[in-house]
Amino acid sequence: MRIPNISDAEWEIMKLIWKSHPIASEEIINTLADKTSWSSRTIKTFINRLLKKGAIGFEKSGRSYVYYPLVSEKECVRAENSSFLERVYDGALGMLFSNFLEEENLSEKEIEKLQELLEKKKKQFSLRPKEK
Amino acid sequence: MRIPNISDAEWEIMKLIWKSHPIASEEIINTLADKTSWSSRTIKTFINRLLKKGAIGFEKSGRSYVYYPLVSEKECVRAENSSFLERVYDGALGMLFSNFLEEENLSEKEIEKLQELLEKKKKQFSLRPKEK
DNA sequence: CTGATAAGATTACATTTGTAAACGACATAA
DNA sequence: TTATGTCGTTTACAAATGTAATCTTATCAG
Repeated sequence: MRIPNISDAEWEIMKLIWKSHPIASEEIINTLADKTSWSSRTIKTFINRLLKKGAIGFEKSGRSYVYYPLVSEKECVRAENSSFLERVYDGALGMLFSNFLEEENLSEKEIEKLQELLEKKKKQFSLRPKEK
Repeated sequence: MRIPNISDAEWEIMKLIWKSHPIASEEIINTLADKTSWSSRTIKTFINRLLKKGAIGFEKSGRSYVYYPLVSEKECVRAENSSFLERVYDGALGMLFSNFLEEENLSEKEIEKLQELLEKKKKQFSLRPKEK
């Protein structure tokens, strides 16, 4: 499964389709026209480009189409994570975390939640070296 | 200070200039030709585009130029962080951390380092509510 | 059934980006 | 002085991306 390159604007479309598929184009258009300043024609173009890229598929439903993803959100997020980490941080995960921690102004509560996450991660480590 | 949009390829140039400025074009070219498969002409184009964008400046030095950044790394990284967090995670920092933790396969040692980071962050919180 | 409307397909245009080649000028070496 | 090499500037081209308009066709409503 080849992960197509998804542009910034196209991410917005993909997120909606991942979240709400199968979804009719009318709904995509209504939702995103609200959220962004794109016209329906712009959104239709983005949809068609994603079709061409093989990122989404469709089924006819009356006069309209309903769309579904052909690539998993998980895989796309993973690819984007990697690309971002490499491009901005040369792969230095510690720096990424440190930077986000510094810049995004986490509340104390969010910090504690993250600590839980790390603790849980550590426990998984103890229980299973690596099963995957 | 307006942060210009820096393309993926241009990030590679900027990182080198931030790290080693002032730096001669010859050195930029030598370093990046090794690291990437770009030709010297390609690299020269990227340098010129960054000049046009106002991201870097230069000083003549003999027949060649030495370049320096006009925008701070910190600001550019911040902008890119925000953009990435919004685009892929709708601003959900917890999801971002959770995702990177899951996908990037941190060692136990790295987890502990992160825990230190969070602990330090928490302490800062206790000492100073907010001085900035 | 007919006409209108809307949905999808196609076309448009400008800018940005990736990857370079070509050109002009200056410095250096013979 | 001349020729060559190198450095920065300008030009080139294709694809990708952002933002749409226009066209065609099928469905739906009256």
